[in-house]
Amino acid sequence: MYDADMSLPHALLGLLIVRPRSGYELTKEFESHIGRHAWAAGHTSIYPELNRMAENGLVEVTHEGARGSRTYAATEAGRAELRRWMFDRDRSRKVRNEEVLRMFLISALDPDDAVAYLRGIAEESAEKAAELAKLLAATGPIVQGDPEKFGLLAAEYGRRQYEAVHGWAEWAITQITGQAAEESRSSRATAS
Amino acid sequence: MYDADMSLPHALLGLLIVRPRSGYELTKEFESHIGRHAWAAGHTSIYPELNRMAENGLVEVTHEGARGSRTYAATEAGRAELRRWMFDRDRSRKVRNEEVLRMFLISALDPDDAVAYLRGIAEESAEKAAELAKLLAATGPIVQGDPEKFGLLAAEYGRRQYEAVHGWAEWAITQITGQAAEESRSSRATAS
DNA sequence: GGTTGACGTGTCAATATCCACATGTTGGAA
DNA sequence: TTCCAACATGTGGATATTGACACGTCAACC
Repeated sequence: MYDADMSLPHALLGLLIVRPRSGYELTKEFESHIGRHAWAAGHTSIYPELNRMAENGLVEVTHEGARGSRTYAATEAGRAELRRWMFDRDRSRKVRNEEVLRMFLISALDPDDAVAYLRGIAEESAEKAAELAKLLAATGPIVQGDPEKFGLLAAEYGRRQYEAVHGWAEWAITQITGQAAEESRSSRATAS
Repeated sequence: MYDADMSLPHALLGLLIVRPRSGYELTKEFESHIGRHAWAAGHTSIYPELNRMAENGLVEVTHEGARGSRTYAATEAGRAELRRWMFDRDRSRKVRNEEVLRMFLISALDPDDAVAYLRGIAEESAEKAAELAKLLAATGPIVQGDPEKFGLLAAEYGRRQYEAVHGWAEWAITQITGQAAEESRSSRATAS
């Protein structure tokens, strides 16, 4: 019924399983965590998709609130579909990440530019990692049966990613400026 | 002239700056490293895009070989455009990564499924990290002025990413099974 | 009482991308 | 010498996604 690799409906399904939400709330979610790290989508994709999913019985409207808002929840069929998708073996793993693309293309810059770029990355990733570390410290550990706190898995994932990027950027800088560092080290050695 | 956030042309530009290539070679590149980690594209996007870029003067055909193959190289304008794009401040950072999306949605699985999924991730990421480590060990360190070896930056990036994912998955497993581990630990303590 | 800003959902045209199909070449193995 | 696989580029229709535009609601502030 649903193509094996349609990501947006599954992203919505996942969020609705954790907690029923309105299209508007889902849009907000995509503007922050998920949208910045995993899968971007605007409200113009989300609303039509919700309608389609409702037609297909993956979600249902459980509540209609003020300003014409509709709260959606995942149906049993929706839960089953998400599970199927998560464990689908021959998934296609489409990747499209501008940030990572830029890292791949650093080689195309001349060394000075490359180092400048890497310094920017190092700084930014350290900031982001610290930000998430603070967030994680503020909320306690994950408790079983608390689906809200479960979302911290993603935050910790992000924190570790940023730390890895930070380490890499610093390493890359020493690689590229290696020769220069070598020289200054030996001159220091001579001086002492 | 070019929109600030068109990624495919910039990806092609970056590859052609490192080394002139044919559309076919570019397609191959997208099937392996770049395509799997940064930006996916098939030959049906690549060939038309190359033609468009040639019209716009970002690349030029430097050689026509057998079977109608054309080798493209970046022009001076192309180099400038890539540099502009790399350092563009208000870039849009579109993200679309099914793998990461799945990690965000682990919270939507029930604990047993989540742990099973995480075990799969842990295993897979360890394998990938080892694979890249082997590759990196086989080739020497980055040498200044050798644009080919420069590409190792990306490999090291990948290795560190996979290691981070591995560490995270193991941590996540202990978080979710935490209570169970706690219980079995205390029951062991009682038994002894 | 009016204005502003967040809430909340939607359409439509333009663009980007994917999939299936199409076509011819070259080298090597059976 | 025939066949197959990799080489090499392309078109066209279907689908997905983005950006501009549109519309109405509600609460708070001035």
